[in-house]
Amino acid sequence: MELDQIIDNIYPLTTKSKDLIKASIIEVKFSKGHILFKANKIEKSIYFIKKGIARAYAYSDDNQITFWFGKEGDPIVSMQSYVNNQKGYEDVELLEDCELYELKMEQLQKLFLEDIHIANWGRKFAELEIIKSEKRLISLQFENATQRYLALLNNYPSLLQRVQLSHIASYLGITQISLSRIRANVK
Amino acid sequence: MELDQIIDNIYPLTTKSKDLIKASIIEVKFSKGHILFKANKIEKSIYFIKKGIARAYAYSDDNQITFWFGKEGDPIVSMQSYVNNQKGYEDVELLEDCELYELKMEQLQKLFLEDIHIANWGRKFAELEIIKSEKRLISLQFENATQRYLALLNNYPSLLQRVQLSHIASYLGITQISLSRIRANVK
DNA sequence: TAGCGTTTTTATCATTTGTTAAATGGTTTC
DNA sequence: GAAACCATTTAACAAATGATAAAAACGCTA
Repeated sequence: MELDQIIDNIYPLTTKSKDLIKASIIEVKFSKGHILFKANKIEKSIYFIKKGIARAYAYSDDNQITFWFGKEGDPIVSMQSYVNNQKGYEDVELLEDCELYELKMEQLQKLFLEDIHIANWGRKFAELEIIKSEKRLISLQFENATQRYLALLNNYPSLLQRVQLSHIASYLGITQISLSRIRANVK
Repeated sequence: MELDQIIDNIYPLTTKSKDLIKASIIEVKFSKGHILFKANKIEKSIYFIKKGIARAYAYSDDNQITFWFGKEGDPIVSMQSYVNNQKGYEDVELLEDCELYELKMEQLQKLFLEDIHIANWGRKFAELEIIKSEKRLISLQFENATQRYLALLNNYPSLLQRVQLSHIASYLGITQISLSRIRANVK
């Protein structure tokens, strides 16, 4: 997905303000398997996915638990770093060769204080992340694993072709064996 | 909790900007049991709790499932209304006699476009809500019911004295009977 | 395409959680 | 203070999920 579209989908900006953001963005490429964010580290950038797919995970005992998937157009953010300038608790792994837009937080924070339109863009960016997070919360609390599985496929139609089932199972909060049983029943 | 402290805890403002926000806020009182937000309605205000405690719930089949508790200092927001001007899916019930600060969204939205400090205050407000939401997500996905129960009591020490166990059980994503079993083991 | 390593499914059994019903404990009201 | 009501706990059984191990399917490489 192209940069202009990603920025405008969050909050429409004048050309002038958009150019200020774009001047702080560079395009970067990484290979499949690259670890973009490391847990217990303060991240200095946020990213937007131009092409590819990624996941965030953390460890519970020795198990990796995936709690986020990102696809084209989605932001990749360590919220603890972005909001509080503190260490994050997640690794982010790229699941395919990826093209990303990188935005340095320091420059963005400066723009927030200088340009009211960009401040409102940043406000809207955060608000949209709340909505995503709230939807996920409600899905975890109100739906059973089968419903969550079907909803996930609905949101990310190509996910099954791009991500291994063990990651999907941990995202759903169940074991891979339970996911197999669900798939056997749903088919 | 007093209004100045609530506003400043989100993001420190100059007196001038803070007065603009405060000019849009009125104090209101409601009795225990009052339904502040109704599901499937576009809410026009957000609130901050000066005194009291509240919960948000939605229905799954015929069961009320509580998914949020708010106490002194917390905001009460229907995010779907606040962010997208769309109908919310939750009721909010006051669990005690409450004193609230009411802030009309329409006036706040106007201030966002006129005052860059208030725009950044609104940005920070949303960002802090993301952090809360993310913590809750991680607790739901990474911790078992016993751990979540203990963490909830830790965050809201007086909750047990103020809220009935059936609400706590549904918040934890378990039945009230399971919660009884947990409490029998933890004691 | 044969072989090897990885991913996914299946089977079995143990554990946890849910369901239903009944018992206990507390509070309010007349 | 007895009756009625509500919240909470306990008990017994059913259903769902987890753990472990093994088999099957898949994908890559030589």
